[in-house]
Amino acid sequence: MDSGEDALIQARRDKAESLRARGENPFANDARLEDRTRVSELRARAEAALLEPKHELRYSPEWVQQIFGSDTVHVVGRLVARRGMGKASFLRLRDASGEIQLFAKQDVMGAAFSALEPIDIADHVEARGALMVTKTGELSIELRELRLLTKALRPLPDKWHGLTDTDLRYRHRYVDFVANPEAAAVLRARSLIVSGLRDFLDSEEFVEVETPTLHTLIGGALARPFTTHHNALDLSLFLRIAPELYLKRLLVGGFERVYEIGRCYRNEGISTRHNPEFTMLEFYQAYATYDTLMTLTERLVRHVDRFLEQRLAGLGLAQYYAGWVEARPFALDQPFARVPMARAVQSAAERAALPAAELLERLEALAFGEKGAPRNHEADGWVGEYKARSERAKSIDWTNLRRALGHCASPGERLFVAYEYLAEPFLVEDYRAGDKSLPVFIIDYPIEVSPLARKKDADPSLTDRFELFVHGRELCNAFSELNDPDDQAARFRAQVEAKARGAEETMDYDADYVRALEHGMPPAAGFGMGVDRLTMMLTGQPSIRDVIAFPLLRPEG
RNA sequence: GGGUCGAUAGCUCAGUCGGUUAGAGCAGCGGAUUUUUAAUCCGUUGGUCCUGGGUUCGAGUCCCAGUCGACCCA
Repeated sequence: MDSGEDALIQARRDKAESLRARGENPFANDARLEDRTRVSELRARAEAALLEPKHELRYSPEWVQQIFGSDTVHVVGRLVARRGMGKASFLRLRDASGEIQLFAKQDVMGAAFSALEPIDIADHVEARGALMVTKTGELSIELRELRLLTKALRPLPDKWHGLTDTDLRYRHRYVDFVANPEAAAVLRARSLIVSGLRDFLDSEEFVEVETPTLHTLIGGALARPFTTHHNALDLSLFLRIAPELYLKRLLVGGFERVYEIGRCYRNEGISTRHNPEFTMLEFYQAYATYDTLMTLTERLVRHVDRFLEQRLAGLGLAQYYAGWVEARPFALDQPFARVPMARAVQSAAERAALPAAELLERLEALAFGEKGAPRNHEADGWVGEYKARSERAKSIDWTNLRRALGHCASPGERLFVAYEYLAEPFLVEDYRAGDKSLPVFIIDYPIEVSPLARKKDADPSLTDRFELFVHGRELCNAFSELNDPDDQAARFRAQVEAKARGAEETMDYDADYVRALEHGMPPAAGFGMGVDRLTMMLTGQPSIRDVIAFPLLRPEG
C-alpha cells in the first residue's frame, strides 16, 4: 500500500540501514575539515589552466597537473547529479561556493569503489582525490575515497526542470534553494544588498541603531497593525508598522545621523508586492533637507547596485547579475527626474490631450457621492468628452478615480488622487532615457496626505517630501521632518479625529513624541525604503516572495 | 472582494468527441557499460486523476459547490 513517495523514502532508509549494519553512521558529524577545500578555491587555483573561451570552463590537463600535481584534496558537499558507467562513475558535488565533478574509477579506488553503492543524489558526502581533467576538458576530482556524511531520505525534484510549482517552491523553500540555484542567488543578492546599504551609510557616518518593535501606540505610517500582549505588564502592544518616531527621538538625543534596517509588520493583504512582515531601511539626517536626500538617494541606489555587482562576481555568481541587468527595463546611470506632483498631474493631463486646468478645477465636481451616483449632473458628460480626447484618456480608470475623489475632504487629497490615477500609471512611458524608463522623484506632496512632513515655506498647502518611483513602482518615501511640536500636535489631533470619523489607517496621538519635539529636534530630513522591493528591483524578481526566505503562506490543509 | 486560468506518479507534463486496464520523461528498482555532461541501452515498480455532490449505461474529461494556488483588477 506504499505510495510512490513512501517507496522512494524506504529505498533510501534501507541504504542508511545497510551502512549502520557495516558500523557506519548515515548521519555522521566527525568529518575532519582541517584540510577541506572549498570548490571556489579549487576553481580559483585552476583558473590558469582554463582554455579559451574561458566561459566554457574547459581545462588543460597538463596545466592542471602542473598546478595541483598529485596532491589529494578534500571536499564536502551535496551530490546533485550522478552518471554511472559500470566500473566508473561521474558525480557532481555542490558546496556553498560552487560545483565540481567527482570521477570514480574502480581501478583507482579498489575496494573503496563500493562506497558508491549506498549513496544517492542529494546525500551529503566527503570526498578525497586528486585534481585531473577528463577528456572533455572538465575539471574533476579523481576519487580515492568517498564517504557518506548525511543520508537524504527524500529525493530532489526533477534534475532538469527543477521545482516549478510556485506553491511547493514557497512551502518547501529548502528544496527550492537546492533545486533552483537562481532562487538561492537571489537570497545571496539580498544579503549583499543589505551589506551595500550598510557600507554606504556607514561611510556617510550614519550610526546604526535598533529601536523597539513592540509599540504601545500606532505611529510612523498609515497602516493597520498586528496586536499582541505583554503578560507581566498586562499591556496591549502593537508590532511596529515603522521605526520613524523612535529614530527621530534619537535626533533629539543628539545623534545627527541614524539608520535602522529592520522588520516591520502591517496587517494587510498579501500580494506580489506585499508581505505582512517586511524589511525597511529608514535613515535620518540632521541639518539636511529632502533636497539633500534626493541626491543622497541616487548615490545610495547606484552604490548598492555596484556593490552587488562586485560582490556577486567575487562569489562566482556574475552570470546571475548579468542576466538581471540585461532584463532591467530602467536606467540607473542617468540623473533621476524630479517632478512636483502638481506638475506631474498637469503634464500627464496634457499628454492625454485633456484640458489640464479645467480638469483640475472640476475634480470635486467629478466625484461620486455616497451611493456611487455623480454629485454633479454634468460630470458624466464631461468624462465622456474627456475619454474621446485620446487613447490614453480612454485608458484612465475614471470610475475608480471618481470613487476615490468621493472620499476626499480637501483639495490636497484630490490632487493626490488625481496624481494616482492620471499620472502614476503612466510614469514608465512619460519619463524615459532611451529605451529604458527613468526613475522619477515625485516631490511636494499635499500636506493632508503627509502627516509627519514639514510644510513648504513657500506654500504651506504642500510639504517638502518626495517618493521615488523606479519603473512605476514606489521604492522610497522621504521628507524634511516636521519639528514644530505645536504643528505636530495639531496633525496628531487631525489623525485622531479622522479615526473617530471611521478611518481605519490612522496614527495615534503620541504625547511623548510631542514632548521630545518640545525639547528641540534639529532640522532634519528622513528617508524610508523597502529593502524587499529594492531587492526585487535589482534582481528583477516579479514577486516579493522571491526575495523573502520564508514568505507567509496559508497553513497547509 | 471581483474576474481569468489551473490542480493527473516523488518531480516536469500529455490525456482527442464522455468509451477497453490513465500515459511519457526524469527520479527509483534490476541488468549492461572504465571519460560522462539532461550520458546511453534493456527491463521494471509507482496513481485518493484536489475534495464532495450531480448528469450518464459509462466521468480524469461534462455540470454544481467547496479547498488550494497563479495572474489581473479593487
